[in-house]
Order: sequence, then C-alpha cells, then structure tokens
Amino acid sequence: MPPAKGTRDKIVDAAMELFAFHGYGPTGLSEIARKARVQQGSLYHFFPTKEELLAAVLERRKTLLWPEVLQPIWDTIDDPIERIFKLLDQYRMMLQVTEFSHGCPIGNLAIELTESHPNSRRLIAENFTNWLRAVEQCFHEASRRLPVDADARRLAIFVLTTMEGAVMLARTYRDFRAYDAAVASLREYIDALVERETDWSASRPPASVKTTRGRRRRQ
Amino acid sequence: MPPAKGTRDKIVDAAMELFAFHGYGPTGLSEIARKARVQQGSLYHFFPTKEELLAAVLERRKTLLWPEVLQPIWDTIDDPIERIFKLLDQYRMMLQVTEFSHGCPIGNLAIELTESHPNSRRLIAENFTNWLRAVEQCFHEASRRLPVDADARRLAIFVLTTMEGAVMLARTYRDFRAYDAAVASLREYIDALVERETDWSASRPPASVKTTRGRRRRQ
DNA sequence: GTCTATACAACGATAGAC
DNA sequence: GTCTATCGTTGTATAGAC
Repeated sequence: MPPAKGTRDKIVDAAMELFAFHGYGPTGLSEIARKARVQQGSLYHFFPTKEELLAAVLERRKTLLWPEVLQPIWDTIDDPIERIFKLLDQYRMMLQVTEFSHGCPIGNLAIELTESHPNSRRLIAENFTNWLRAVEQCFHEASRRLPVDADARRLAIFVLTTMEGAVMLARTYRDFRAYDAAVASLREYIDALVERETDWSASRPPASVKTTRGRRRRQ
Repeated sequence: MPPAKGTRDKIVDAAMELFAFHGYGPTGLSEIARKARVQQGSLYHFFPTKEELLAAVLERRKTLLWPEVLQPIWDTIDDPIERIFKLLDQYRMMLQVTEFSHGCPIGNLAIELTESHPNSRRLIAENFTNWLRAVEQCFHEASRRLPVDADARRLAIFVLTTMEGAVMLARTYRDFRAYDAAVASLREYIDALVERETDWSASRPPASVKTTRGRRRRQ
C-alpha cells in the first residue's frame, strides 16, 4: 500500500485543479482546504501566503509537463510532426470532456496574473518555455524534412500561439469550429514546409510542381 | 463647446478602461466611480448589477471597433493584406506604449469570464465575430491573389488566434520575441498563399520556381 | 438623478490552544 | 503539525434623504 499522500501535496493538487477551472483570484483558500480535505490552518502552515501556494502549483505544473502531457503522446507516436498535432488534439479533447471548462491552465493564469503578480509571471513564463522546448525539439528531429532555413524555435512559438488562441476561441464560442480552423491552417503551413523540402527527384517531378498539386489557377 | 459627457458614458468609459487593465473581477465598483468622478450611488442608478455594467462595456467595445480600431488603418492603407498586418502591428504598439499592461481587452475578458458568466460570454463572442468579419472581408477583397480554395473565414480565424496567442506570450515574457516570431510565421504562410497564386507567366518564370526562391536544398 | 450611510457576505491572514 | 476562532478589509448591493 502506497503511503498516504502528504497534506502539502493534497493542498497543491486541490489548488492546481481549482485554479485551472475557476482561476486564481476567484478561488478561495477555504475552498481549497475543503477540496483537499485539510483544515484551513494547514494551508498557512505550508504556505504563508496565497501567492506562495500559487508558486508551488506552477512548479508542480512544470514537473508534470513531461509525465502527464508529453510522455503519453511520445510513447505512442514516433513521428515528431505528428506528436505536435497529437498534442494539439489533446487540448481539444480536454476541452471536449470538460465541456470547455478546462482550457490551458497556464494560459489562463498568464492573462489573469502577468500584470498584477510579477513573481508568478516568471514561473508562468518558465512553463511556456518548457512547453516550447519540447515542441522545438520535435521540429529539430524533423529537420531533415524541413527547409534548411526553418527556425525550429519560431515554429514552436507559432504552434503555441495557435493553440492558445484556438483554446480561447473554442471556450468563447463553445464549439470547435474556430479551433479546428486554426489547427487546419497550421497543418497546411507545416505541410507546405515539409512538402517543399521533400526530395521527389528520384521518382517524381521536381518539388516545385508539387506545390501546386491539386490546385487550379484562377482564369 | 460640446455637451458635457453624461454620467452614464463616464461610467462606461471608466469601467471599460479599468476592465482592460485590471480585469473584471479585480476592479471594484468604488474604483470605477472614483475614476469616472461620479458617486457610487450613480452606478446603481444606471446599472443595477456589476454584470450589467459589463454588458454595456462590451456593447461599447462593439461600437468602437470600427471608428477606433479599424478605420484609422483602413484610411491609411488600401491593400487588404497589409491592413491585416497593420492591425497586428497596432496591437503590438499598444503593448509597447503601455509596457505590456494593455493586451487584447476582449481576449482577457474571454478567459476570465467565459466559464463563470455565460451571459457575458455571448457579448464577448460577438466582439470576436465582428473582428473576424472585418479580417475575413480583407481576405475576400484579396481573393484574386489567393488560391481559389482559400477560405477567407478560416484565414481570419488563424489571424485572430495568432494575435491572441502572440499578445499572451508578449505579456508573459515582457518582450516581443514571441510576438514577432508568430507574426513572421503568419506572414510567411500568407505570403506563400499569395505567391503561389500569382501569375508570373507574363514576365517571369512559372510560380513553381518562385516557391523555392532563395532556398537551398539540404545535401 | 445625486449622495451618504450602511447592510451583509467573503476574503486573506493571524493568534493561540493543543 | 493540527485545529478553532476571529481580526480587519474589501466587495457588491441596498435604503432612504434630498
């Protein structure tokens, strides 16, 4: 039997979930204590202030990125480009199963807190940076299929902005039309990079022809 | 001399600004009254609840989109594609002059309120929809330069998700590297659509050559 | 329509016994 | 380390005189 989860962990887990669903400000410490099934006094024993609890939550998010978000995808998909789109699909599924309640926890906190909580801002940025690094790594691994001047970091940023914007619109409209549209455009963009770089000379006409494949010119 | 601004308008203006900078929840009604230089009782005379004031703010945002955001750009730039990128540049400038305090007012409220304030969610969506319509119209006007199967609405959504994500990252990192990276990728994507469709046959080699211009193959 | 005073709840934080 | 009681503040909203 595994050891019972410590009080501190229970608090961080409860806070992490509540911050994701309701935001940082609207979540009361009493609500966190209730959900964690600890007494409110315990909160102040481990976290002198609410913002220190927030810091612990953001640190925890950093440690969970690999085992909870990336690894399940990386384990089942080998192609680095497909890993990225599977990642985007996971955010879509999260929205779906929670009926748009659970967007990107980091993005929410970014908008809510960057201005008013400069200390937390750094931890939020670190979460983004780690996410970007993972996607950037995918593009590096796919570099053989990309143009030589493709910038893996820039592409990773584009993936992140697309995801964050798409999640925002999905939650606002409460449907996936905008989400799917954004991801479709991103897919088109990346496919074009890949196709442009594919060497078809062995068995097909030059890549230049490929770029107009299936497309009819106007007039 | 123009007539003095009515109390109601002063309240809405003050609330609009405070919501944009500090968010809806953290902004107190007393703070709004102070900034508007009206008594707190007046707020409740015009707006029985805080959320009705929010509705007035969101309605006002809708009416201001054209005269305050679009028209200044539309008046100085004719090219529909360049209008879109000038629009993105305006959000960048807004971030710059406010030192990242003022992001996208609608995007902020979208994330803060979609879940907890379903009535306001609709008004937020309407703001997005009007913005999308304007950008979609730009793509329609540029349709001669775009592939026949280009979807103006889908492209407009991609512009919006890029902008919202880019604003989020700029505010989090407090620099424009991610913002500029995202816009550069968007520019590349749209340029590729335009170039692919340009008919160069009259004076230049076929477009197929253009797509690999300046790009060297690996190995 | 304007203004003052105030009700009522929720919040983060603290004190101190155990 | 746990638990209870409570402080002091702030929030939205209301009542009622003018």
